[in-house]
Amino acid sequence: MPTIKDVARLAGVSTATVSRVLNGEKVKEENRMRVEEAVKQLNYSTNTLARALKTNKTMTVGVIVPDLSNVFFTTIAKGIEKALHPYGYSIMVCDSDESVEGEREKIAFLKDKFVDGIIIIPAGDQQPGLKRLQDDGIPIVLVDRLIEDIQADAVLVDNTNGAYDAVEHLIVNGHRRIGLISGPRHIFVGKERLIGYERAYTDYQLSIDPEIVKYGDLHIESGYKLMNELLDLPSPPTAIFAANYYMSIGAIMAANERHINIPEELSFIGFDDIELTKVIKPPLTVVVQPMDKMGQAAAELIYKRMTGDDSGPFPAILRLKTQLIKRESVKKVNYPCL
Amino acid sequence: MPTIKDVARLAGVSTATVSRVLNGEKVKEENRMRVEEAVKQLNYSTNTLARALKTNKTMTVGVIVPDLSNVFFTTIAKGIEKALHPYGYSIMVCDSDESVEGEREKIAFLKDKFVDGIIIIPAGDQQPGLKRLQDDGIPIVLVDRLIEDIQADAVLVDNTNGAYDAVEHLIVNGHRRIGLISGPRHIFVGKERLIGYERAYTDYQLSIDPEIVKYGDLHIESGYKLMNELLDLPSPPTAIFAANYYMSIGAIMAANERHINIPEELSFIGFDDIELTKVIKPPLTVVVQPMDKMGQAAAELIYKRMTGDDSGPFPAILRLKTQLIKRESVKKVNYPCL
DNA sequence: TTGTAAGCGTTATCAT
DNA sequence: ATGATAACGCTTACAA
Repeated sequence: MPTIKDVARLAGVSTATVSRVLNGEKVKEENRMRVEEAVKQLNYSTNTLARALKTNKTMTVGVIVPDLSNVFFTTIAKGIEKALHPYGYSIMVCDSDESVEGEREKIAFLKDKFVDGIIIIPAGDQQPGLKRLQDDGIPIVLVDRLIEDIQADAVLVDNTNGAYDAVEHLIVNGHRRIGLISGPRHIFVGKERLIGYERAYTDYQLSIDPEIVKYGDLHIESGYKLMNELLDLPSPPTAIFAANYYMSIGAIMAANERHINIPEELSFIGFDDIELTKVIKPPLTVVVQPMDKMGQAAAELIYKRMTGDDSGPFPAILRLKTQLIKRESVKKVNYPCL
Repeated sequence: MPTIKDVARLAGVSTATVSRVLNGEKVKEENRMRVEEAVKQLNYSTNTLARALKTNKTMTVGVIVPDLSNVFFTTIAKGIEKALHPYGYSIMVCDSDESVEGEREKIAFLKDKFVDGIIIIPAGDQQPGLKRLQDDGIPIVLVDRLIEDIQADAVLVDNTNGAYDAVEHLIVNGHRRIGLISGPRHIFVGKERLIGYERAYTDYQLSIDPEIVKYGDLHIESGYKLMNELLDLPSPPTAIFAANYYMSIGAIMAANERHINIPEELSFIGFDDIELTKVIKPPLTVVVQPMDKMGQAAAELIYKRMTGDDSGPFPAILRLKTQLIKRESVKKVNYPCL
């Protein structure tokens, strides 16, 4: 591999001049030409390791996701990569294996690699490793959920109003008994979406039957199981809202299996618009999170910090809106009480 | 951040000695202790950049997948990571965006980062960038499919026999009219699985009706569409074999939508055992690829090459077996001709 | 066994 | 505007 010295020699200038050309500084036109020529001729490219050693910049940002085989997370990662690329930054994607410990490991790993910043979709609601990262002056952006005791920029989704919109839509369509397939009670997004559900009920002066509020673990199996539980109730809901993609899929599977006709016999609103929701019948009414935008926003935020732009408030907490896409899984019903 | 010099000073030895301790070379016991003590006290950790600059080893391998939001690929990536971790290697996952050009970019990127090896799930069947990589002496391992004009170690799946087993199982259960939802004709795995189908027909002295062999693009929508086409035929198949995970899902969706009872009215064999196949009813009989093992095998192979072990043949082509998992989506039928 | 010092490929300071 | 050179933090002959 040719080095900057080879280029300098061939171009008949010093390495300093070559470096200047390479970094777009002002150089006599003639010299610039000769250097560029030499670069091409030798097929030279900068040794990023040496540059990083000198500049303390790797032009790389680390991205930690809880599970590499979860489309929701990887889609966000793709969004980050797409947004960072134009700035010349690349990403290193890591899997924390849904554990705080795994997360700690990956943080250490990325620090070892001298990434210029870390975007993390937290696996739990604490992470001691992050504070140390901040002490080292490495910018951090949280995505999807907050972390206790940590002040950091974050890109969140307005989960509460997202859930609210769904439940409200159901209520407006005459439903009074709306089953909720929720995430874990102690988890950030689970909590927020639950609040949206409750708030809608409150605003319409309806009371909640705790029996039709179920808590799952965000995985398919869990949606499947809870849907069955709801349907087995002596007085089952007339509508279901599943507050996460995988649980939506599981729930739909359960309904299909029981030959329940949606929306004729049961109205349904799901979460997110990935893969499956494209083919499920009937076309599902869903609350969608702007995954691309989440990735993009996180990228912009960290870019700002990495380039030393400390304008604006710290921490900057972005709340992106969800969108309720109305399709064909909700039926209008008439309740005697209306 | 403390450097090796700080450690040397504190321990009262030279940097060379510190380096030796750090790299597990032989050092007087007392010195070792003092160095270790100093390391702990300063919370020192090696600057991997500096080390890599010197040694030309980053202890990182690049992994390029066609699509980060495809579970099949990311599961393999997870397998690679798990297997490489014990050796002290980490991975850098990249998304080629299912294009040869994107792949070329990522290869250049990884070369820039001086990864010690590259494991790639090719997006197409050529990639000029790889030959250059080999010329630079960077080990390459291909996963899932081969690349034209390139001699490289590879981990493949025995697609042909996998498909064969599925079709044979259907035949043995009395089916004579087996619809195939296949991948693109020009794509490696598509081709191989098609051959398996044909071979089974040949071996049982049956003839193939080209009308019930459909070619899709491996995505859900495609499975959905082709299933509908097959079912719309004047004389539809009595069984279907879908030769890829996403197309299997799409196909099942289509069947569900038409309220076709599997296996009573239609037998079905799908591909791979991820996410959905866990909840679909009835439990699906599937051909499963050993994704974990694929990742692991690729990791072992590249590790061997990275550590200069050139024993064994080159290129080493591993063919992993699939497994036919029999569940409840195939019904025995009786054909008059039997 | 240990220390000295050169060198990995850059960038950046300081003269010129 | 350019060049010489020290420095980034480490490894590794070579010498002691």
